[in-house]
Amino acid sequence: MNKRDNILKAALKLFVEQGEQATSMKWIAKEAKCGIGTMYNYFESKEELINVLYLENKTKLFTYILETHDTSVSVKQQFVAIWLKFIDHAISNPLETRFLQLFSHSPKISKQVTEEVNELIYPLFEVYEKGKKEGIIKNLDTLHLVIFTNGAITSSVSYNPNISNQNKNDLVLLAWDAIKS
Amino acid sequence: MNKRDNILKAALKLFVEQGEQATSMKWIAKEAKCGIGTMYNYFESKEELINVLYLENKTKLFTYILETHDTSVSVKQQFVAIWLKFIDHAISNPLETRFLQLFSHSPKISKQVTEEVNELIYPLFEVYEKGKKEGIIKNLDTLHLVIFTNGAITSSVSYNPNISNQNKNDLVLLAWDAIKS
Amino acid sequence: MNKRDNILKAALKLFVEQGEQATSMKWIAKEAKCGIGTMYNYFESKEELINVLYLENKTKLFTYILETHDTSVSVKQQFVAIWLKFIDHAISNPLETRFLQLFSHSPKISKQVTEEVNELIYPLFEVYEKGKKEGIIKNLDTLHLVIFTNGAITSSVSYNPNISNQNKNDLVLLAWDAIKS
Amino acid sequence: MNKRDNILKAALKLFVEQGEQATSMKWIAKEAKCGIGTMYNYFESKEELINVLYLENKTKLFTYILETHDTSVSVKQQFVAIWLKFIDHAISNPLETRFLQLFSHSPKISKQVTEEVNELIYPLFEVYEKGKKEGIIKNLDTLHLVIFTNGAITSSVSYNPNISNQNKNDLVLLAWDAIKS
DNA sequence: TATGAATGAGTTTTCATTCAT
DNA sequence: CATGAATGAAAACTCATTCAT
Repeated sequence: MNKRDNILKAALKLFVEQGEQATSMKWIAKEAKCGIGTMYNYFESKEELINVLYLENKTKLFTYILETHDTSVSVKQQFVAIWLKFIDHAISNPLETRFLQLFSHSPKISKQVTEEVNELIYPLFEVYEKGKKEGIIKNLDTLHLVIFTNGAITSSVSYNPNISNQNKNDLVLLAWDAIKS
Repeated sequence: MNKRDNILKAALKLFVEQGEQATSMKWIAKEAKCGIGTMYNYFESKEELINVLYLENKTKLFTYILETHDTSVSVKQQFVAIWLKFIDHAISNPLETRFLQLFSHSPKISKQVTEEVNELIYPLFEVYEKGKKEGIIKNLDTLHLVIFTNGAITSSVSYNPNISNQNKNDLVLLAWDAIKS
Repeated sequence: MNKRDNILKAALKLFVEQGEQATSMKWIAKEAKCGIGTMYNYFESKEELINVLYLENKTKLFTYILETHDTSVSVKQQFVAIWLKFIDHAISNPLETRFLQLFSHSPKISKQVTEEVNELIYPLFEVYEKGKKEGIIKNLDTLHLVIFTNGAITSSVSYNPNISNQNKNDLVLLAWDAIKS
Repeated sequence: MNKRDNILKAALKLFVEQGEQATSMKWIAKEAKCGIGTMYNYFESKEELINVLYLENKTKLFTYILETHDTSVSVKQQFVAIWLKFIDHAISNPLETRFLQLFSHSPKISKQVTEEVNELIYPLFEVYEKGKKEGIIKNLDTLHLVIFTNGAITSSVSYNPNISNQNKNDLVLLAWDAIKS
């Protein structure tokens, strides 16, 4: 594993375990087994390190969710598949998931990164839009619907990170019942 | 207005606008128009200030939500009334609402305060339980249902603080559709 | 007991038990059961309080030592009597003794007080001077002899505050053997 | 000279000249011509700085005193040699001597350091013990005798730091006369 | 005279960042 | 590229002193 990845991995672990504020650059360097100066060869500042971590993990999350995305099946099937993958990712990557939650509204995340991240959600939009056109999803503002679903599921998974397969399905169907017309 | 309230008000404003980490005690004192030492006459530490702010505002929120709570009407009516009041409170008190979200999982909030806050939600539980007994709410774990609803509505309101009356109703009904059987 | 004495007593106790630095004026006021402001009616500052405490206790010590001082007996008898009373005072007043030691070279004690205190030792000087004239005490600088004796005895008593009567006599005779010719 | 020594030297000077309490870390850094942070690379805290200063200087003192210690000569010769070296050291190192006195009973000195320091005095003990066995030193508690001698000589030297060679001998003989049987 | 809330200068300590090696 | 000693601005917090009541 290369140095850059070591640093990112160390920072992720320490930020989640102890909070970003309580994690000094010195400590990250120690955990990453490199010098402090080395970190500044890869990241301009602590803030950049946080932003890179946020952007890369958010991108990984959506890449995973959408890599098997199949627009040919029914809207409900697409909806269920996407959100189940979202939950699976959260369960398999607890550190990353916790990190993304902790920093999702942090003032440390730059506007630039926030905008890049917002674009990732676009394919998800299209599922809702298609459902609305087909009349099987309520005719409300799409953004509102997505936010509603995301808030509900994220909140549920973070309170219950050891969710069972049965509960995963229940959870996604709960969300579906909310938005279906 | 007394000094203690000035300090709480100043801290709330600055914590939300700039983040807690970026807000020094010196700055809060300046905003509250008092000396730094004065703050330490009212609050032992920055951490206590945060905890008091959290407990008092969470308590105000639930007091407001539940002050007109009427257990004699139907479960759906109770559900709608409670969450509408929740949304109203969020709209009328954006700073307080944002603060409560920001610190809801913060390590700065003490176990003691977390426990006190958890008890406030009890009446809300009973509405869901009653609905489950009557067979009109899905027979899933009550805590999960509450978390689902709360996550969905909180998320929606915080992304759209200027929500219209029509949308408020739509939002609550979206949540209702999710959990109704 | 009047307020002034209460304050002095409280300060003495706390200064010795916890150190002056660790003892705040607030704490002294609490121990003396009066308001902080009240202390400033009796003593201009913390420094003055320390100086008054030092001067008064040093004066009490020498008053006690010298109140039965009898210049008609032999020099050796005078020497022994004085230093035995010194030791007795130290044993009976451990807090006061400790305080006087702690502050004997403190930068907090003003020049003015230091000078006043130095004069108290004058009668003791005369005993040594008389002994030198009689040829029974070594013909060295009197101040040096007094400092030698005082250093030796003070040091001994402070390391062994529960000294027995036998040891008290041994100690004084040790000092006598040093200076006798 | 290296940075660590610069810091120790600066701290020693300022602690003695103005008192520890009146000497801020900022001031020590300025005197040592380094940044404040640098001090914390070498010493964990102000307290540690004090303790290191105390232990190192006490050790230097005893190393100097005992480096020429010769147990083959007479007890009196050993006694005189040791205390003369003690006085020499005090005269040559007035700052260090004053510092050791100021902190000898300070609550800032840790138990750990106190214990380490107490062991240094052991060879001195043996001189007294040997004298007692030979019947040329009074048969009193050895610790008491050592404390008596130390208190007397330390006190004398600190009041008169410009002591002449003649006076040095007189002083040591004064102490010898006290304890000899 | 007695009080204690209010004050802010000053303290120790931390830590992101730099730069000489 | 890699390193970590050096730095000092800034943080949380303390406490002697003041002054309105």
